[in-house]
Amino acid sequence: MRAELERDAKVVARRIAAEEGVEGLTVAAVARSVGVTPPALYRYFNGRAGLVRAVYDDVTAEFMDTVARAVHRQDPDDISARLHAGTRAVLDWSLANKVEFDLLMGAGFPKVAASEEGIPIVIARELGGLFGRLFAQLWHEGQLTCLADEDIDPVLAAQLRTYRTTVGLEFPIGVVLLMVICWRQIYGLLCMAVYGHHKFAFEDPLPLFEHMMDDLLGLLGLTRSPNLHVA
Amino acid sequence: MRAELERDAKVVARRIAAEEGVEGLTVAAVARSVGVTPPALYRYFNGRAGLVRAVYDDVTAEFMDTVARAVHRQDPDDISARLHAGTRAVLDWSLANKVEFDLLMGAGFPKVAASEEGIPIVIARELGGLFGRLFAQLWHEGQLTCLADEDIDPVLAAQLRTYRTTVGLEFPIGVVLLMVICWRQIYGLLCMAVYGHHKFAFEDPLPLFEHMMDDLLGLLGLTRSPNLHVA
DNA sequence: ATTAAATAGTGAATACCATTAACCATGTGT
DNA sequence: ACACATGGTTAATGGTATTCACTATTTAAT
Repeated sequence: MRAELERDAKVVARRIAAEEGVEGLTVAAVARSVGVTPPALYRYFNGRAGLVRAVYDDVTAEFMDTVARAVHRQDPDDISARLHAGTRAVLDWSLANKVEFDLLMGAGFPKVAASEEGIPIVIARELGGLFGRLFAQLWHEGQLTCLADEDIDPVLAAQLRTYRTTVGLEFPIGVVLLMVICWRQIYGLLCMAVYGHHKFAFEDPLPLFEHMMDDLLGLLGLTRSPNLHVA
Repeated sequence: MRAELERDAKVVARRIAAEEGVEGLTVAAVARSVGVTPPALYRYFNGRAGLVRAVYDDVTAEFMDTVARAVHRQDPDDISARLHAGTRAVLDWSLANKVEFDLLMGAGFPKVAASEEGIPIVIARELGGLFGRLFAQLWHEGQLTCLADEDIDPVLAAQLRTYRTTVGLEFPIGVVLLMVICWRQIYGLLCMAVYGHHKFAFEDPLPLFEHMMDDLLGLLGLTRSPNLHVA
């Protein structure tokens, strides 16, 4: 009957988490906000952990949707624009949703992952898949120069193969390595921007971001697209 | 008289934080562990926030000491080894102290920084200074190829100058940019390793780390040192 | 040496929080 | 009409931070 209370509770939980931080996301506060007593929420969620998990799931879906939309807003043949816009969307979303970023990709992740089942791979697989399809296109166009299998350290190669299988990619591990190298830099920039270590100098992360994108696109044999459509 | 209780409380607080996470670091738990009632700790610390702050300060000192020792354990003239060992020490310490890493460089940082004064710059300045001295050596030896001032986007250039001033560096902003590029990659790898997003494939971060170091040393015109002494 | 004051603790009180258990409506299916 | 599942309630337990009033003890000053 009142499955709408579950929806209400989830949006309230999301709002509270965003405003107060995940540690401020409390069963009591949500109950107050939806006009019900705390124990009532135990019919819908598995206590506080369940609330956090619900927010996690919602946020994951929203994040992936946002990034995928940004990618698909570009010309399908303009891979440079697709990569650039997708990455930019990741940055923009993360800056606009710092608490949620921490939940998805920061310290929140191991905590959520530890409590419940079926978590650990979602973001990595979906996001890796989204960008992986772009790398696959590049690879089939023969634009990509990368290390040959035998030039990669065997232990690293095994890890790259595991990654490739789990995410469902279909190109040489040299290309997988390129992906990981790119992600490492993007992720570093994201964490710098979100956690704000260097905020004293790099309050606005965009200049560094654009410089990095030029770098990464160059690594992939691409140049900045003149037809970039950012939201 | 009993300034030793403050010391006791701090080491207990550090242990609890490391074992249970910062959210498990509670005034009551520390009080129990040092055999005193909770209000007693208010004579020494500013409540729970004060405890966290105390841990933060201790951990900062320990971290910097660990990294500095690793650097100074190398041949003073072998800058490659110094950079490599310092970076490796950062990785090792972070993996061995994940909770503390989050406090210093992750989501914990903005929270601690928001509460009290004089925080935000410590790590950035000291760590930046340590590595900055190595970059300065490289720069004076003329080994470094970097962008000229006028080839850097003006907004980015201004940010780099702010960074240089705050950290107290004395080389062109092109070299500062090199530092930031290196740090971005190291930091990305650290967060990947500590937060464990890609643990399903990259459980052991060392292969990626060593590959990255080769890359970064190459960027600085160096090669892997044959005389690397890791702890 | 006696006395005043600072130090370092306790206990009690307030106000949050999570979680469980027992209970009570209300509407649904038979 | 009756049994029952659904979705809420209140009450109870136990954990947390924090403040306040109080006390013992130590230190310092006259």
